[in-house]
Amino acid sequence: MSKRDELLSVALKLFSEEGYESVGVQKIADSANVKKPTLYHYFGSKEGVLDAILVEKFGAFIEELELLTKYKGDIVVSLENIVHHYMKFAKSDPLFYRMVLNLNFSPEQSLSYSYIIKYMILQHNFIEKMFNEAEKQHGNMIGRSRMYTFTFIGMINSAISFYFYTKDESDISIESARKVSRQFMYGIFS
Amino acid sequence: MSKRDELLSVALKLFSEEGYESVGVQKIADSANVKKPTLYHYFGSKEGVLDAILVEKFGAFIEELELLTKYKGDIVVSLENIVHHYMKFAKSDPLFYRMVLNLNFSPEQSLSYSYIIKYMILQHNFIEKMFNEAEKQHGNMIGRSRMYTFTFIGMINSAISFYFYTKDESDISIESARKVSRQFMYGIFS
Amino acid sequence: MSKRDELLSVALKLFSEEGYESVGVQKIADSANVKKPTLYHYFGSKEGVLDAILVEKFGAFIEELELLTKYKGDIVVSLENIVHHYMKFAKSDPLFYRMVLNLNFSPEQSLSYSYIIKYMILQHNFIEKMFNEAEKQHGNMIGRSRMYTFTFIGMINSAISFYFYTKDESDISIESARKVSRQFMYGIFS
Amino acid sequence: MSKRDELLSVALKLFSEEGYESVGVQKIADSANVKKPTLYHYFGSKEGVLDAILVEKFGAFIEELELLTKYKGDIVVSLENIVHHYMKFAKSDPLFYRMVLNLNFSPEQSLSYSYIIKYMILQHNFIEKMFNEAEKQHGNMIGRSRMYTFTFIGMINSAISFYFYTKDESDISIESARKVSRQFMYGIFS
DNA sequence: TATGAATGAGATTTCATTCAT
DNA sequence: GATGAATGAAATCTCATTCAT
Repeated sequence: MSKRDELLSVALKLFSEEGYESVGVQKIADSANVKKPTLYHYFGSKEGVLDAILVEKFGAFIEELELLTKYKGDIVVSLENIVHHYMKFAKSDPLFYRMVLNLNFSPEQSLSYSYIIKYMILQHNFIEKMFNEAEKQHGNMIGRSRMYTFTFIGMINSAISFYFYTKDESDISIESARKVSRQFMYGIFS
Repeated sequence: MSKRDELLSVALKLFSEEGYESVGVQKIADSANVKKPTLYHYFGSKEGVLDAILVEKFGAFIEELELLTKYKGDIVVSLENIVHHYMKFAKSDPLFYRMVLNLNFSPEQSLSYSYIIKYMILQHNFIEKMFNEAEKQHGNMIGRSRMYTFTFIGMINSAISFYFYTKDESDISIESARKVSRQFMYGIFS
Repeated sequence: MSKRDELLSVALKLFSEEGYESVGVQKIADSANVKKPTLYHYFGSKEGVLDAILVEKFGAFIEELELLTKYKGDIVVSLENIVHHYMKFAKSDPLFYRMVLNLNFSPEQSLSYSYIIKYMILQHNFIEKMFNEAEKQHGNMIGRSRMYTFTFIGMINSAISFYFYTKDESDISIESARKVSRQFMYGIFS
Repeated sequence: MSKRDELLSVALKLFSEEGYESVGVQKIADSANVKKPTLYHYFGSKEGVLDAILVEKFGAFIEELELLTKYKGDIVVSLENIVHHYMKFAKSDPLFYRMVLNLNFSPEQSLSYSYIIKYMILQHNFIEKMFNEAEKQHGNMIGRSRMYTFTFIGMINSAISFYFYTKDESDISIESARKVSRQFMYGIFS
């Protein structure tokens, strides 16, 4: 692995396990067996390291999320696919997803939060747009797209947090995804 | 307000808005118009400040939660009351609840997490015990108390996060509490 | 024991075991189960505590040293008595004597040293005066009183240090005192 | 002089003159015209500065002491050489030797003491081993190696302390070394 | 006689960062 | 591409001390 990749890899691990604010660049450099100026050579700053991680890891995920949120007439199927997309992602890169969850709940005025917010907004926008499309066909959804988006993502993250807790893969299976999306739909249609 | 209370008050505000790790004792002392040794006189350490906040704020909430989670035969009513208890608490002290949410999603190896964990465990234990009682009357719940506890609290926190986002009090009304608990029940009985 | 005496007692113990500079007034107060202002009420300052200890402990010792150093014609007997006087003192109050040894070897510009120096000068003066008297009867001692004083006290302290190391009381017996004084005399007459 | 050497040099001077505990890293850095992080870059901690001084200064001295304490049949000659070795060392680096004397008389539970103790043990071991060898040829020495070691070093340090007091180089001449060792021998054979 | 409350000054150590090589 | 050296600023915490009660 190149030194750059090594740095990104250990930084992700440390950020995920100890928190972005708590990890110093010295520790990252030490763990990657390089010196601090090398880290600055590649990333320019500690922020730069986090940015690089987010760009690299979030790219494909969000691209596919965009596709999945194109409304194709069946909201139930769409939701299921989206939940499953998140679950697969969390399973394939749990360190990263844990870090994202952590950043996502950082105080709004914290540095941590400012790094993650644009990616969260992207996700919200795609999903909210989908709910907006669906509104046209489901009268009882009107005017609630934002709330749906918010609680839908909340439910997904609850499920993923539970998987992180149990480490039982059945908690993020297709079956589980179906369950989560159906529970969510009940909140809408009841 | 006494200097001690002033310190706790501004510390809560700062921790909540900027994060425990990001706030220095100097800033807390400055904001409370006292000098650093005064802070150490009262709390012994930065950690001590957080502990004092948690003790003071969580006390009554958790005591009442213990009462509400005594199973009285109707799980639906219990859930509704619990959701409403959380919502009222978040509404009455949003700064504190925001901080708790933040700490709760801190990395498990972080200092922040170690401060909050015992309070979260208390809550989980009370609620899980309640689900265990309910299991005896609801065959389809058997063996899932832990999962229910986890996702139930997850749903509550999603709802509260949404309220923090909208600041619309109808999102944490009794009506809203009923909705959340019913949506959760659907996940169980479907 | 009065609080004042309790303070002096624990302060001596702490100074002796950990060093004057390393012990804080907080620790002294805690160990004596009083609060800091009480310490300041009695002694005015940390220095004041040390001064009080030195006054109380050194008083009788130096008074008797003055008597013992009055030259009475037999330098050998005088030396033996003086050595024994030191040894008894070190045995009866080892904590204090350890502290004195420590202060005695403090850097000359340190605070510690400035507290002890006047007592050491007193001792040196008494002993040097005695050697000066003896010079008149022993031609080969002329002009060396200061050196004798210095190395004599040095030998005594070496012997006492060894006793502190072995904790074997035979190392500070009359017999041992005689040995030390005779070894010293050999250095003069050889 | 490199900044590292400058730091060691001024630190030695300050430790020697004012005491290890009394000197702050700020003062060391200021005196060496560097900033504090530079000090930490080189030595990691205040303790690390002291360690570096001890390693650098004690190395050659103790190596040669090891040679000199190899018993070669004539204890009188050995002792004389050892005394002279110490005296030369104290003369060539009085700042360091003063600091060593000071640390050596620190309270056993103090930090200061813990830094010096291993070097003192090394010296004691070499000298005690020599006395053990000599025992075989001198019946009256049997079982007293440890005491001899202790008082021998005590006498040397008394002589050196006197030299520091007079600053008269004749007090640490070869002649003086012979005198000290003969006085010590008298304590053994009398 | 005793103390709760408060502090100015300073302690050691770490932060992210830069620059010349 | 990589690093040794250096730093301004800030971190948490402790120091001896004072004052009103």
